[in-house]
Amino acid sequence: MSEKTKQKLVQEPQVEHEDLNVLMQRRREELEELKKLGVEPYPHEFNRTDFSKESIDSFKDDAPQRTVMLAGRIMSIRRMGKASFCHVQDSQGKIQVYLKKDDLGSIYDAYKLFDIGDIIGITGFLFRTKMGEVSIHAQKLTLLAKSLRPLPVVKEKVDEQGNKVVYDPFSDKELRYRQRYVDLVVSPEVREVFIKRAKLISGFRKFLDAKNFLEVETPVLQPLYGGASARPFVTHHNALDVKLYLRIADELYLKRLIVGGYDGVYEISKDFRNEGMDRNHNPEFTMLELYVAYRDYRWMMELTEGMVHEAAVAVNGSSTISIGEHTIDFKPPWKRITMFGAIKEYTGRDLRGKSEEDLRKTCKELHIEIEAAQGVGGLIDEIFSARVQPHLIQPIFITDYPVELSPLAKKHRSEQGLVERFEAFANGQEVCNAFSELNDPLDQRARFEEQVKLRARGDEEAQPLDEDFLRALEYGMPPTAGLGIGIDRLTMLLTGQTSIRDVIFFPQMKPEK
RNA sequence: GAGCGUGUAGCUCAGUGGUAGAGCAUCUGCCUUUUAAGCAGAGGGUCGAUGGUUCGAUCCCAUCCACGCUCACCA
Repeated sequence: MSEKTKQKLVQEPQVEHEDLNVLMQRRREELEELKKLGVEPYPHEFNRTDFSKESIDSFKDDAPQRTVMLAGRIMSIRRMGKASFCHVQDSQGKIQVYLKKDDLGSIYDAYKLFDIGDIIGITGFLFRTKMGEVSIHAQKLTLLAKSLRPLPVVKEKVDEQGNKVVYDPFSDKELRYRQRYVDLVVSPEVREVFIKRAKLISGFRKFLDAKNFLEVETPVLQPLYGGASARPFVTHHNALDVKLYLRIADELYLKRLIVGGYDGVYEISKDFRNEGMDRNHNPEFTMLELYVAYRDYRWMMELTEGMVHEAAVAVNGSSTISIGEHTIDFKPPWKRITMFGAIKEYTGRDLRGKSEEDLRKTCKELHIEIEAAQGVGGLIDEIFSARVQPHLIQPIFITDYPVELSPLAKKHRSEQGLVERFEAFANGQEVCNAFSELNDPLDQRARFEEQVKLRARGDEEAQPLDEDFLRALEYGMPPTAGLGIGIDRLTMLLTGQTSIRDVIFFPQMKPEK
């Protein structure tokens, strides 16, 4: 490092200090004053024994005085000279603290330098104020972490009807996503969404573990990607000097594990797709994939409805969820209908056996815009997406898809041109995708070759041929049922969020500045 | 990728061709059961960035940046 560079590094913090706004300068000054008063601004621990909500809920007016020790962040302060109230927030919520100079002595002077955002420990006894709020009468106050940056102050009030009214919520979406830590501090409902997300995932795990499926991990960095139609992220391994792809799906590796002899495997993990971003797409997202040997897609439908139902109950405590004017009930059994059956039900047209020309005519009659390149399968899918999917409010399985759309699914046992595949829909959105897995290695090779042709024609999302996967199938894979569930979108559905960014802690953003 | 919109104090937002305002937050004073605490006073801004028009731009114009919404693409 050059002398010049060294100097620059040394000077940088001071330069930064001069750039601070008055609020942050003030807090740094307070920090120094606190140190002068002998207050350690960043102690190592605090042995709390109590939490806000538990303390409030357990309070009884006629019971003997109870001392509690809890810790949290100051969210509001109301000073009245020689006494003060503040609200302290911990993981369970907020509790009011009453601080009196007579009881606290010299630390009360230090407390004058405390701010909204500081993290403190409180020891005191529970009581009810004149206004009726269960609070802590502080006997001891400990600073646990001095905050140097002002937090957005969100004020709230309970109106006559008992509804909580929030004033000036922290609402700038860009700031909320970029500084999610702030969003989480000031918005309990945001914290709640992510708690529900965790409950969904742990609900799935419990369900699958109870059935003795093995949770596994497969490579994120892959020499060849596959298992879905999407463009991958590309990276490079220096030591091997090879190109690697970030996985777009887990499918092909998990099926290799079924070949290896496990009866059931699942993986909950991030996939990466190098595509556009919108309210339903984030470049990295979480999938559950599950494969079970000796089962088919009909068996998988039963498992799916049972698993999603249990997870919905785990998340919301109920099998139903209200979205807009709809109440969606995940209780099994879910309705089942074939894709052609559903199209007939909602358009009155039977598309079975129709030629590409017929289908184009139908699209025109139904005022559905299509592209020249689309084949029979693509056209059927367009009609389904436009005329059927929006009507699928209650959970429903749509079964038996055109073979062209599903290069990894097994051909239907009785219907020509179809595969044994189902997708579940709810609230007009896809919930999962599953099929009887293709285990005929020769058929799989032919399907891959179709994909290679599409690729040669410029379809960047067509799947590359995976010779090692074919080798695995050639050793023999038992009949297998497979399932994929997008965790982010299911979380959206179960928490009533309309953007994927509201169910991902740190959604992808362009870099700042 | 296209259209529309937004960007002003820490946060939420007004506003104007003559270099800016409110509420909360902050600071000072008063206040020992307050709660959107209150009362009195004060400080705080590169008005997203860069160009242009103009005597003068935060405002008008252009470009760029970031974000949002809708659509397209995409499962």
